[in-house]
Amino acid sequence: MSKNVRVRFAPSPTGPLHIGGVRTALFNYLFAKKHGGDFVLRIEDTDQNRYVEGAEDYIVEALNWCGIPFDEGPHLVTEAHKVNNENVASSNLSHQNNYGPYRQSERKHLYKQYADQLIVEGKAYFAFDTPEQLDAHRKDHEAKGKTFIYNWHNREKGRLVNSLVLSEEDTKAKIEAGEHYVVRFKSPQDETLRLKDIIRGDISIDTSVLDDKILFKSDGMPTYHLANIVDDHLMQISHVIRGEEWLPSLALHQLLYDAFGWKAPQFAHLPLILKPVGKGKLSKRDGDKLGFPVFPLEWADPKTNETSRGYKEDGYFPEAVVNFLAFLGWNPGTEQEIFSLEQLVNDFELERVNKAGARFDPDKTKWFNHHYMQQQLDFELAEQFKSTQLELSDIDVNYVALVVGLIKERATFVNEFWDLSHFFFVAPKTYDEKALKKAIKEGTVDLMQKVIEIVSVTREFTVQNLQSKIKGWITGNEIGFGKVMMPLRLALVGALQGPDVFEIMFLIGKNETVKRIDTLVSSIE
RNA sequence: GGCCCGUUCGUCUAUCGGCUAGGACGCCAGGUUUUCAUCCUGGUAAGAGGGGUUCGAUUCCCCUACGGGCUACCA
Repeated sequence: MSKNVRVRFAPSPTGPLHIGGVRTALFNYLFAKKHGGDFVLRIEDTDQNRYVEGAEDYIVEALNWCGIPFDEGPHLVTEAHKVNNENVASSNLSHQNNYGPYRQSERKHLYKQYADQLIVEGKAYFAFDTPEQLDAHRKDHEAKGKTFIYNWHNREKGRLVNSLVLSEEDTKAKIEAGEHYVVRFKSPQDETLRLKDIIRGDISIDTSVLDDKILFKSDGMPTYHLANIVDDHLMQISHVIRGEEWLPSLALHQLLYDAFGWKAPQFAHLPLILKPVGKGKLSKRDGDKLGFPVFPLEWADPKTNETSRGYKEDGYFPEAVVNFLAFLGWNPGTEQEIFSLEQLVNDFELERVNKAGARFDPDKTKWFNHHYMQQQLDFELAEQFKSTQLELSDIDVNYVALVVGLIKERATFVNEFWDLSHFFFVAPKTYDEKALKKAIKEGTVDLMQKVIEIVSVTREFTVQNLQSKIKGWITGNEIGFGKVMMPLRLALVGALQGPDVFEIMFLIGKNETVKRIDTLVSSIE
């Protein structure tokens, strides 16, 4: 049982889930499913000050939209999720509460005993220094060109107030008097720690440079470090897959596992996702500046009322988002780039994750979306199209689906459909001026009238029929295709673009075709 | 500043000592479409620099440079 792979995604609810967070969740999910393990969502809300209303729901909705639902976590599965993922949903329910609760704020009572245990064993100590005092120490050191580190250098020198310098009675008295204190980990001195990372290999670090990190805050809550280790142990997490920004904490975490006498999970630190241009990691501002989302779903900030765009609302398919996210830092080692979630689960390997940070490429995400667009059913796209385009509310969805079938290959997003297809639904109101000049020549009126004649007498109004009759007439009379096809297209579309003219004629029908040619003719005369 | 991690076409990346350095996005050109787009074909373009180790280094080691992360009673 404890041999099973169990991974967790542990975001803190401080805002909308960033696309990098989604990637971390995805890699956890892929690894878990590949090994038949469990994917746990744990909400790390130990910092009450940074809690943002709605952020937790957002995380759950985002994971569900991506199709990477968790097996265990704070929320019950949603209805929509149940329908789409019956297997996952049922496993979800069967595991529910085995290791819960899954919000650290609800596990608050668990942590103190572990901090106490370390104190009793001499592996941690009480510290009474106020934030102001520490700040003063830091500034003082900075002025001398030094860096202040709270550790073996100074913890027993007497300038810092902690249970290592205070007598047992004094310490007790301070605590009983209600003085604020924190619990600090007593980092060892002069030890070389050899750490292992699945992605990065061996990492060694000298413990002397480590500081005595706070494990337990004066507000009665644990810090990330303590809560994280305790929960991962209690939840029997086998692999910790997280962002590279946690790599510097790995030494402390390993030390904590050792201090408790627990077996540490295996670690894998994922490379960061970087800005498309410039320096640093991808941020919300980059999205605004370069015109792409950095969040899976739209997010309205409850405090500022600012809205951030989301991949979903921008018209991306979840399959496309998952696919491009998977390739940010991972590749299968073959030349295949299109992967369904199932294939990803099958082929994913942590060992094939890159070490270097990956620059985000908005163009490539579009390319993925274009690809997945072609895989969608015309009917489903038509329903989406209809629901976003007022002009289509009275139009039969089956007709819309036929139109979609003709134009989807030209589009990356559903929101481009109208520009590409309006002439299937509404006659052109104006004609493109350049196109008019190019298409209308002497004799055009006569030719168009002949086309009307041919169209009118065509009994079987099919693409094939129309094509053979009109093309036959053109070649038979040596007229020249451009002279007929260009004005004809202009009449139907209003510009020299769009799908095959015979397809258009067929779909809009005989009467509408005649009417549009007629309109063009009268506008010339 | 200190510590840690990284470095192949503009971008994402393949290569686990034998390389004429492969693919994809982007860009450019040609073809198809007598339109535009799609699509197809082709082209463009790379192992940061310097030392080693080796018959041979993109690949292994060291140094430098550059990039990134961390350095809170935030996660």
